[in-house]
Amino acid sequence: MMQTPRARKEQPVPSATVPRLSGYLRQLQEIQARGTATISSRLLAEAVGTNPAQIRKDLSYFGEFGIRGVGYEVDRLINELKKCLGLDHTWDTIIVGAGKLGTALARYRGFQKQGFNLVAMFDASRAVIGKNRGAGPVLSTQELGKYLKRHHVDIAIVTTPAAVAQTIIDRVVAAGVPSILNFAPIRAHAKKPAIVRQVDLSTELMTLSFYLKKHSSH
Amino acid sequence: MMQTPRARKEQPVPSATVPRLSGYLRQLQEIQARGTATISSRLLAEAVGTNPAQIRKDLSYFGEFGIRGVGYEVDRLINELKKCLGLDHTWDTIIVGAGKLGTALARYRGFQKQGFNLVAMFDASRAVIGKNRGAGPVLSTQELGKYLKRHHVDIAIVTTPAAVAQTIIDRVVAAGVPSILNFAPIRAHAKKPAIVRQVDLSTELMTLSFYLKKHSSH
DNA sequence: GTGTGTGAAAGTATTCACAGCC
DNA sequence: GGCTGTGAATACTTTCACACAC
Repeated sequence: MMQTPRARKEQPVPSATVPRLSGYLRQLQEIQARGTATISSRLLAEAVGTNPAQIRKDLSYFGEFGIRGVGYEVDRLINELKKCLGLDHTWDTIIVGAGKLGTALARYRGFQKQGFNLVAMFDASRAVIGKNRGAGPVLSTQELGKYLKRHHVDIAIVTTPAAVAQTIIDRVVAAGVPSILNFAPIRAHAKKPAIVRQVDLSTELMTLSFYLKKHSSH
Repeated sequence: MMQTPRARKEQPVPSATVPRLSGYLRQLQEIQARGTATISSRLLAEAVGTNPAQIRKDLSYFGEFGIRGVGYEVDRLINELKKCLGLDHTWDTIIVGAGKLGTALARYRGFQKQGFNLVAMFDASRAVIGKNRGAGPVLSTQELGKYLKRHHVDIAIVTTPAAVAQTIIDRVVAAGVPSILNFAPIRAHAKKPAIVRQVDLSTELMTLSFYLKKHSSH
């Protein structure tokens, strides 16, 4: 039987907290690599560029991981953060679109290292199907439905051209894949309750443009 | 002399509004392509997946672009949004790192189309220098300083390996480039007042992982 | 003394709801 | 009647400041 270490007020995790945890984890892994055993919220805050109270508050949604008067044990906090983020097991991931971008993502090291298990890649182009782009032979997009019937997939990364991205997302979600990371420049939507995140170059560039306009004398 | 059309209370633009404007612009361009002349905040909200009041409030920070009882004229609103976002002129952009990711970005069409003028690419690898990766011959990273002395650059997109990214960012910022779009998985910092934005695959995947953990029965 | 964990306060962002204009 | 523009209300986030544990 699981023991409850202490009565904690169960509060919902603010959505702004979640991406920050990933930043904390990265810094802690660097700190760990440098051989530091213990770190205070003040020093960690300095490393990630935030303030100490933010870190303590973020962590407090998940438990009490520190020692008063001392700080956080680095190894322990890394493990706790991994658990918080669901990185204590692996997630089966596919990439749809094996062009330059899809291939770049497939070859990215940190990927497998953090528990994302790239199990297959798909592409519509004859020229690419069968070639190895980082995860064994690329399969045809036509086989996507068949593949998803036979294999469990947690995350689909979509790096197709914009024109086909929504169709792909519909098919993948209909087949039961619960989450999508979309790089195509479309406002993706899913009827079924799937988690969709958007990575959008245009938006990033336009945001820079907005702040450039204000700071420059153009 | 500029005429002030009406006294508007000058309010600071919330930082959450800016990336949304880019989404509105994209949808409006699709709506325009379909030949629609006028659109209400309700229909636009449906298209981008938000609520009408959000759109009206966001636009209100910049002016009064609509007609009561009617809606917004699509052509007009597109132009106004472009002005708001600083897309009424072009921004000179370089890409540092001409690997798969850098090349994918360079070949992305929407790039030039929205006023981002890719003027040069840089890479450290002998195998790539001199080749065309989408913006004429790739230059050596060693020439970066020299290049920036002679040419004006508004935006540097960094797609180098993590190990060298911070050094590149330091050099580019020191040379006076006012904004950075960083794809390397590091928490980039700049002393000089530069605008830095981070695009981070790890963080996106970990955020999905967090919500997957909650929704799934793993 | 030092540094966490957390209610309370301050600051932002979103949504409501309605006056005013077409 | 329909829809915008916006102050006011609500919801969410961050920061403060201090009791408490080491």
